[in-house]
Amino acid sequence: MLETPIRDRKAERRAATRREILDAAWEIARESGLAQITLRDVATRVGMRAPSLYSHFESKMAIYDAMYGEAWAEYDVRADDLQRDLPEHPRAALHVMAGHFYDYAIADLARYQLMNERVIPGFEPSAESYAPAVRVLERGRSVVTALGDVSDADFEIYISLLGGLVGQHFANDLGGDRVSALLARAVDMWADAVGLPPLPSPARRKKERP
Amino acid sequence: MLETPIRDRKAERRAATRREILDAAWEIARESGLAQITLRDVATRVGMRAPSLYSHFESKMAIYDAMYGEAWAEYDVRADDLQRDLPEHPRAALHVMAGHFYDYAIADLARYQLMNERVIPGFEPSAESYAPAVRVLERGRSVVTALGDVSDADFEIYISLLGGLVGQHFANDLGGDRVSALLARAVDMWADAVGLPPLPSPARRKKERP
DNA sequence: GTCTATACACCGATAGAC
DNA sequence: GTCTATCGGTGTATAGAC
Repeated sequence: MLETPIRDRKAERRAATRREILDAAWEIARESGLAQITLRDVATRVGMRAPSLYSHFESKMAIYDAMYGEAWAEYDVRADDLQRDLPEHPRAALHVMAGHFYDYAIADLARYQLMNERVIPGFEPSAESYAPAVRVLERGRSVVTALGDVSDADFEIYISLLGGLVGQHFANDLGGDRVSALLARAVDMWADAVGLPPLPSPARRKKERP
Repeated sequence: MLETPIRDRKAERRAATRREILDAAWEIARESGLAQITLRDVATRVGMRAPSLYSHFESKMAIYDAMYGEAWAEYDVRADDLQRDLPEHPRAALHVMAGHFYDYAIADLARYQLMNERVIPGFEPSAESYAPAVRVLERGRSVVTALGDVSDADFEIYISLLGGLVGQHFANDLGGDRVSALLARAVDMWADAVGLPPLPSPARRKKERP
């Protein structure tokens, strides 16, 4: 595939235009909010008239759908990278994964809202765009449950806990790090409850290598 | 005030009309979603034309604002009632309060979204409507922290946990009770972490009264 | 004061010329 | 593929009838 001698220049150009449209949409979402995206605004930013966008996307919802899909696909790649380089200690690995999710979430409000909240009335991801989200969740489930004797129910509580903290951040502490400071404590609560062994304390670590 | 001999019939009629408008708005929200409220639809249901609504509310946002305010005011009253009739055992009281919040939340998706999520682009409650929400939160904080040696940080984790579970319910289990089954377990995780004494077990209760 | 009629600016979407 | 023109919808503003 990669070494096909004849490049499909038309397809390349089409893909590039799609990319430009999506980039413009993300830009508007970050500047003014997810719901503030209008076809006229997107079109202006890419040098078109609004109806021309319909040559590249079926509808405005299709643009949201593509954004949803690529946001989850990007997190899928990052989570996959992270998984191959996790601390051996179960609780340490959990903290790294939780922090990774939290940081990705709060880095971009619009992106998080699109991925996890229902801020666009009537938007529902297509099966195709939903697939990477399912992949992320299922890998998360298998990794977390493998950390110890973790039930599916406890995994759902873990997910809820992270989602709740992110929600708390966006609701009351936008731009601050007050909620971020709660994350480690909350994760430890959960880890204690499901019986993950405690981290070796710094004091003991000192003693271990004198 | 209450025994004023001359009733203000005009003010009564005005208040009644306002009530009708809000009821119609709630009705639409429950039927079709919070964002599906249109002035024309509301007006039709109360037998008016859309612009006539401006005689009773400054804008559509003012309608959302009144709805937000009365939803929190209603919960404020209910939480106040509940507080006067709480079990003595701290952990039992916590379970009752958490269940009460969870039940109120999932009973009405539109109401919960208006109260706690950002589904209406650009909506921000006025200071007046926000007041009961603050009252609820602050009383919750004082009651929960008084259950034991609970820090403000741990109270925020408690809030996040409840919010996360409700979010999980709406995202994946609308109409089901799968997430509801996680609530008690999650609350116990938190209660263990902050050091609330365990409930007397059923076995011990049996022994205590032979 | 309360409501209607009319209008405006904006939205997503479609039809059809080029 | 991109354009112009246009449609039905929205929230909102205002003039004027009663």
